[in-house]
Amino acid sequence: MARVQRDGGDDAEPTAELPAVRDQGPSAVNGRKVPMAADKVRSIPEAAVARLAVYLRVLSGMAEQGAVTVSSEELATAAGVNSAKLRKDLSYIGTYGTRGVGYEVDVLTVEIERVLGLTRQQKVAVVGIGNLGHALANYGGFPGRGFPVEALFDVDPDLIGIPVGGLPVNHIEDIPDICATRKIAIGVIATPPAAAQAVCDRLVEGGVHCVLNFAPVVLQVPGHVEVRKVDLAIELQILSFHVARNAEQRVSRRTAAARASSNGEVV
Amino acid sequence: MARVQRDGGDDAEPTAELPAVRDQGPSAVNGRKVPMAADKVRSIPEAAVARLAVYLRVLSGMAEQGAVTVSSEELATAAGVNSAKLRKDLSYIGTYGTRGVGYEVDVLTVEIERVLGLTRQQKVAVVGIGNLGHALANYGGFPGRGFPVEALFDVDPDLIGIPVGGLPVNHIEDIPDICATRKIAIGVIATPPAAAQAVCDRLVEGGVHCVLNFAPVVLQVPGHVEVRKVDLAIELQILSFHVARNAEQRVSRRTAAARASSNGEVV
DNA sequence: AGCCGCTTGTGAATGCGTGCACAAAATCCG
DNA sequence: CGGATTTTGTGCACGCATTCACAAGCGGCT
Ligand SMILES: NC(=O)c1ccc[n+]([C@@H]2O[C@H](COP(=O)([O-])OP(=O)(O)OC[C@H]3O[C@@H](n4cnc5c(N)ncnc54)[C@H](O)[C@@H]3O)[C@@H](O)[C@H]2O)c1
Ligand SMILES: NC(=O)c1ccc[n+]([C@@H]2O[C@H](COP(=O)([O-])OP(=O)(O)OC[C@H]3O[C@@H](n4cnc5c(N)ncnc54)[C@H](O)[C@@H]3O)[C@@H](O)[C@H]2O)c1
Repeated sequence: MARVQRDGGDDAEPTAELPAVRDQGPSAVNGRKVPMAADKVRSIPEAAVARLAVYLRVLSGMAEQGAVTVSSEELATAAGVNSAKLRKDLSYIGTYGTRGVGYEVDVLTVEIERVLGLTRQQKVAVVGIGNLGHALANYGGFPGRGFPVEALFDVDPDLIGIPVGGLPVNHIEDIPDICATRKIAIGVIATPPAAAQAVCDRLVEGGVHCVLNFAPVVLQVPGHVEVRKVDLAIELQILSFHVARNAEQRVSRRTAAARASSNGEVV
Repeated sequence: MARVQRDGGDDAEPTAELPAVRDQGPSAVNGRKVPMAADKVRSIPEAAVARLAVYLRVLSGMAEQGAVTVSSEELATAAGVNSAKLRKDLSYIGTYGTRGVGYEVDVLTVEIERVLGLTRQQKVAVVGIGNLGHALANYGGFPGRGFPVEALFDVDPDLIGIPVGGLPVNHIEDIPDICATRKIAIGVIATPPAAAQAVCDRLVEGGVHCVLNFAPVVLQVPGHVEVRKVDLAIELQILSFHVARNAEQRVSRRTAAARASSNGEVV
């Protein structure tokens, strides 16, 4: 699996069509429950969306190796999931497989991209050009995948105007203005925690509906704004929990083994 | 073995005890199914662990502001979750609240830290000291939270020996050796995707049981190794999906509104 | 053509996580 | 001292997610 980043760019295909989110299930229109505002448009599980993105990357790797079709089993193991789960995930976006054969790699790629809204580029702004912000601004993997970084912001006067990754840093008070005029879709917050909420507010003011937050704080946003957080400290703590759990399991297993052996049992 | 270990009550004070992982559910010990190796020791939901880490941070913020006790409602809103969920999460680790009052901030802090295994420091190694690796190595938030970075690795000969964040960079072929001798608990992979698997193998070889992977690849590891991945491209794609979905909802709402208004309905 | 083997797509079963709602506990207050 | 008030801890029900298992469909082979 020789993944080569920078998958050229098949960002072609303006595909003026709608993302075609399925909404009907087995029995779509039966008035059971009718929970007031039955906006049952949202049908594809959040967890599945995350995996679709993984499949997409695996697929692009396979396409590079010249694969034309792929079975659910292959794709699933490559993506590290159960094949049944993969098929169910794919079934949410339509039926693009051929029984007895598998899926056509490029068809599947296009369809997943469409559902994920990747046919249109989503412009990104990064706020807080410190250690992390520099890494993000310089990272080539985002533009290459349809997420061009089109604005940088900071408060530090020494940074304003300096180009980072080919883009000059602007002052945070221009966030609403610039985001609105450049039609920024996604704001990335890499400021210190204390500044994150204020920055977020400015982004929302500028019409940004999606925020990726690296600062370890819980952001407060209006309902129509989607926030995802990446919290490395929490990731480490989850891992730490597993260390502790495993250690304890080892201990209890050892005592169990000791007990067993003292009983003459075989473990 | 019918140990329904309902931690009998207030073992509060003596902190030196084991994490006391609960294992029983409603009907703990009935031989139904008996799925071969019934190591049902793991009882605290993964999702809850992640939230516990969030609570911990909120708590530390509250402690700084001099709060002594906190109610589930306060803590929940500060952490951005439902208060019932918070109480359920806390119930997994024991009963440390006082009805009618709330939780003592420092008691709760200590208990969560214990369950997460944060009473012991977990040593961290970072592999791949590029853009991202530099940011990680320089980040002060990790040591401050009990995760000292104690080893850095790269292949680039220009980097070997150079101190980054006060720690010299070592060559990746020394990973197994150094990780074993320094008792590294967590390995962080920030290399290009193509190198990630090989690096991971070396970490495992060095006795590292936990891996945090920033490279966009699915790592293959033996069963006892825990991997968490942080994949920014996927985060962006999930956000992109929501942009697409919302856009479509807006469209369908608009058409619905048009239809409704043409019918004389009120929307 | 017709059968056979392979793979998809999906009903159904199970399990997990969430949120409600309330009894139990503890404090406060008159 | 007893009841009002507050807040925890959890039983329960519901909905989402995962997994199984298999019929339906497709291509290839004879
Ligand atoms: N560096 C890491 O590896 C790492 C890891 C985990 C989490 N984080 C989090 O990411 C965030 C950034 O980390 P970092 O290491 O890049 O920090 P940093 O201190 O290197 O950079 C912060 C940047 O934000 C700027 N800034 C400060 N106040 C601002 C404001 N009000 N508006 C806009 N910009 C402002 C600063 O000028 C600086 O350039 C922090 O919240 C940190 O906790 C970083
Ligand atoms: N920079 C970002 O903001 C960002 C964002 C998302 C994902 N990522 C991912 O994080 C990883 C690192 O990104 P980066 O921007 O720091 O890349 P980078 O190119 O700046 O750094 C990579 C580093 O890894 C080292 N390296 C190369 N091969 C190695 C090997 N076999 N063993 C050890 N080290 C090796 C290189 O010498 C370099 O120092 C990549 O997988 C990238 O896809 C980065």
